[in-house]
Amino acid sequence: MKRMDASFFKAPCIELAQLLLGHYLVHELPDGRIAGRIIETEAYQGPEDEAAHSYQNRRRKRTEIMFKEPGLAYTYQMHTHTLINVVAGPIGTPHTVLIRAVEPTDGIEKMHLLRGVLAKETELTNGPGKLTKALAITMDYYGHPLTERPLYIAIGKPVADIESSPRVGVRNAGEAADYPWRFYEKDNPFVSKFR
DNA sequence: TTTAAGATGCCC
DNA sequence: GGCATCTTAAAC
Repeated sequence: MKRMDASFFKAPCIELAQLLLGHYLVHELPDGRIAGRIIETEAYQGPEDEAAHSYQNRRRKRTEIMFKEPGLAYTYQMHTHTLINVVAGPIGTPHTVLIRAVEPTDGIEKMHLLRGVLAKETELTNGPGKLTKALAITMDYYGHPLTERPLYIAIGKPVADIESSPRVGVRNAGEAADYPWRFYEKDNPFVSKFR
């Protein structure tokens, strides 16, 4: 699979969230490749977005990476799960795109093993915590450039039919809770459930 | 040193 | 609806 060029990630956050749809998240393991087509994302616009970890330019240990170059991975722990974001541009602006769901394409059997629960194929990767487990993505990838092996974005085909909605799980974010910054492919059964 | 809270998911 | 169980910051 052809890896994405670093310049791709320079797009503004909200645009990048939509541009990422249709491309692939790939993890090359010693015993094979696991990958999924990105079909759901959320944009987090740093300073002016109350729902973002980097609201008001908060510099925390975990948010430091957001201020660096676009295309790096921002991984963090949510209860028992790891979530993965793509840092968006420009440098110095703490914007990120959360990957919320992918459609499994490679190594589906391996994903079942990694998930460890009896899951229907549509439930294998339909949530941010689920897809990281299915793709064996851990906190070790904090700061990893997503243009490099073994974990990278590969070129697919842009999604034509994009829908948007408020973001999931940010109801306490005041006005920002209603911003329609969640993007997903229309009618795709692998999209996560809204809560 | 202790506590609280969270961009979640599984099980009861 | 409870709870698991990790990271971080802020309280004590």
